[in-house]
Amino acid sequence: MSADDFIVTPWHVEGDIDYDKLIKQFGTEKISSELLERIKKITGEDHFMLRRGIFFSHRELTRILDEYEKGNKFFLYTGRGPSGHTHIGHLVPWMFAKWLQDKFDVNMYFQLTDDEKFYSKPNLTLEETKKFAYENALDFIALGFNPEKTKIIINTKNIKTLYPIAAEVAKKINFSNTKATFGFTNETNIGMIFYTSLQSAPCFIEDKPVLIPLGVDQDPHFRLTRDIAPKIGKQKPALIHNIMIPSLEGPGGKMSASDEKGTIYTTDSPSEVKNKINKHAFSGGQPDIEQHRKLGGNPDIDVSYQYLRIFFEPDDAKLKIIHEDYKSGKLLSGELKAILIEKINSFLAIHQENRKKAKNQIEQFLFEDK
RNA sequence: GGGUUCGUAGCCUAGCCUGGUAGGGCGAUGGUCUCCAAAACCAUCGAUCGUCGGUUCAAAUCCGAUCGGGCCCA
Repeated sequence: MSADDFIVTPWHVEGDIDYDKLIKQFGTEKISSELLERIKKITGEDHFMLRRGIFFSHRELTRILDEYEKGNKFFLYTGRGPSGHTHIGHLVPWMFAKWLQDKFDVNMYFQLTDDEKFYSKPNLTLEETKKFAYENALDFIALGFNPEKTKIIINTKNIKTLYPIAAEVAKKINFSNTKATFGFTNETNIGMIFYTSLQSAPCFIEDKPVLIPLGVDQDPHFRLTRDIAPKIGKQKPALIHNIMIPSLEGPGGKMSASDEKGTIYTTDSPSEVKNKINKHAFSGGQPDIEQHRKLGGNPDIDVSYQYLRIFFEPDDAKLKIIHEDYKSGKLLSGELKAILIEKINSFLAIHQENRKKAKNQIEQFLFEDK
């Protein structure tokens, strides 16, 4: 693989991703400065994740806004495959979704695909994926979604609601489509083959436009959904994509729930966070202190800086100072790490409190089949 | 239901034909180095070879059964 090559698929992310190229490759649209202005005008705020290009691409977001301005509300949908504990990378689209819900005052559906992870992970039992679904739901709720307008769908639990929609979808997708989209082969179990219709189902759960915030690697799932939507008399789902959150161990991968040391979990203790960052976070610093003072660090590849940019330092002024000081060599990598550790731990202290409370709130968030 | 193929440490895999109680790669862990991380170098941990039984002085290796995965056919 040469230096400018990269791979982005729902099951594998590798290389140094050129997001402009990816937009062309996937056929999505870049979030333009005009679109940013428009969102800012409607919401009265420009969210730092938009401003900084963490959310960088979309499909038909303009249509959603057109409808909204006409008085036609949309709804939000995102989800999670419960294959393990939640890590901070998962929180990015969820936090953004929470902001969207606040600003647009819309309904939100969160799908936990416990069946899919059971199908796709040879070693996971259905009991385990159900357990992780519960754990992941707590993290989702902890972010503060409106209980009146937010429903959590668990596939194995809410199949009664999902199935009739999935059946409509499934009839319009043939084996060739799924093979081309997901790389299915003759050894793929039939659960996986049917599954994509279940993942599409929440897009059509309300007869309104839907907007899906998600990691760009998950885009292919919804290309298929967009293709079949008109065939079943529904609107195509609109999407807004975030960049891949790098693993602690560096650019060239995304944070993965199965990579223990490269990943900060929402349940990590302060000392675990400190240890993981100090011991594993890839840095853009120089080999030794003398050179660092002289040459300065590279924030673009420094994972600690990137985490601050993507998630933990919403204040542009503060981020700018960190950027400048690191680049000039004034700030050492160890010191930068200390800033990040403090930020993560104060975030997690609150999050973990909310997560505990979520155990008592979960009932009101769970979708009830009619 | 028939056929075929595979099952060796967290993962990939050598060895099986020509029986003598496993070798490598990745990963993991520790150390040196570094303000950290990475890279590099050094070191360490880790497999009763799917299971049960048989043959044999001796089986991952041969035989039988069984369980599990894959594919083809019906």
